[in-house]
Amino acid sequence: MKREESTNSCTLNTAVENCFQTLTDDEMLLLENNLVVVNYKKGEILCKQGTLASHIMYICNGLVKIYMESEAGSLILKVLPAGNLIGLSALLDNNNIFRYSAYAYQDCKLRLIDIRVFKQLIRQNNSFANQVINLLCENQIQTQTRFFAFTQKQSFGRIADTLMCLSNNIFKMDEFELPLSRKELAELTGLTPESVIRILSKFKNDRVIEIDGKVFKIINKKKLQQISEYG
Amino acid sequence: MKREESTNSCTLNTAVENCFQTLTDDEMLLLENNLVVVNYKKGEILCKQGTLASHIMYICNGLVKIYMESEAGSLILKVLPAGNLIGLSALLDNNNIFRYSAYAYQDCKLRLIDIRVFKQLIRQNNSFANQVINLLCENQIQTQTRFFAFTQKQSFGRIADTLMCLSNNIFKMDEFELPLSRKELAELTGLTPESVIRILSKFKNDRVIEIDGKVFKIINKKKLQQISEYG
DNA sequence: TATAAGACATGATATAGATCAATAAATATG
DNA sequence: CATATTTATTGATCTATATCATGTCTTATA
Repeated sequence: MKREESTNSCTLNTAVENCFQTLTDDEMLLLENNLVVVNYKKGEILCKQGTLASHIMYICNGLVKIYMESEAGSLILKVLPAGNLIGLSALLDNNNIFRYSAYAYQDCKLRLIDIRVFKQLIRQNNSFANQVINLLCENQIQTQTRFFAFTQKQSFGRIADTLMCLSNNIFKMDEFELPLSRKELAELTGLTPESVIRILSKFKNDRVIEIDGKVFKIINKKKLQQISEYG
Repeated sequence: MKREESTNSCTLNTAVENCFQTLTDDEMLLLENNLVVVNYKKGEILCKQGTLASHIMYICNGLVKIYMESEAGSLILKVLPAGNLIGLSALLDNNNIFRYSAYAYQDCKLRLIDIRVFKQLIRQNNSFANQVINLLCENQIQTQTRFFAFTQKQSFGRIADTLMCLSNNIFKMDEFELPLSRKELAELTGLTPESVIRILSKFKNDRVIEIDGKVFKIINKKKLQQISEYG
């Protein structure tokens, strides 16, 4: 009997690749004619929460954070590598507003797709619309699962979960250089920077991970997984 | 200049009503021929997290909780009154699984729409697909906003927020009988039942609300709003 | 290269909210 | 109707994590 899937906070979208494959040659041409490729430098803002979304953005390469902000503080909703879309929830009719901001962790190349063209494609190509629905479902499930994990896990579990996620889904390696500050790790886990540092030190002392500045190496994945589930 | 919208956790879906209006007479007939109307009694489970979703459910009347559960505990994702759909995120192709459970707070009448028919309608009617996309966007924004509010507000703010939401969006009255136990109020706010009780008592003493068992009355809405924002 | 500014680290302390314990009230059940 | 069971409430205590303080290390900048 299959073991119940653990409550982790990280599931990447599988449907993006299928999305554009549904387009006809004509539609592909329409798309190409209505997109701009823009290079962003590390540290630049890609879109700002609350502003009008004139484009849906596709990440060709680079690493991006999606986050919500208020006077009180920020929450990083997700970290997105190449191959993902930014701004889908701005498709909402009569309300094309970015509900979050995006920031480039690394130099990024983005395709900015005119949102009107994106909507037109949804209206004229059912398979495309269906794939967009798939994407939105995945996003929804991901956000919910992450939200649930947040309410169930405490600090150690959240950090472990986050490290597992970064390793498995973003970098796909046990060793990786993480372009997030400790403060940002805090915003990703809902903790304070001090707490993050203490927990990372604990993991290091317990020989679960190795850390050298921004380079993380997971040396006891099983243990980390346990902490993520029961810590 | 318009004041920035506050970080509350409650936005109801406006698009459901538009959704089925897009269907042609033939499609409406197809829908009618492939749905069952089922009455559920108060306390019954409408769908169970992890099970195959054979239907999308429309709430004709009653009040429903949508929640995620694990051995560790539960989180109420939202409370849905009549006019809403349950199970949209199960539309994901090749993965028609309910990602949450649903429970009837009151006697409910639901229309169970065969998920294959629902998907067929998405494929054959672009306007319908577009409205489903709108719905999914709204859900996504709602979940994100609630998640963000959870990470920013502490106990008093969360309870105030929840009461405002129930009053404004669910019952649309300042006085309402709430069919949730204190334990469920805890699962809705991510606190313990004891904390919920203490905070409600505080609100009562401060003459912000009146409580008599399950009947709540908001007597100082402005104050409650303030607590929700800055508490 | 010096100096400033930010990031990282660690210890001491404070506190919000959980946990535990003990009734009381409400609801269910034989 | 009496008894059992669940739910609500209140108080005492504990603890996870935030906050505050201080110092070092690293990176930017003049």
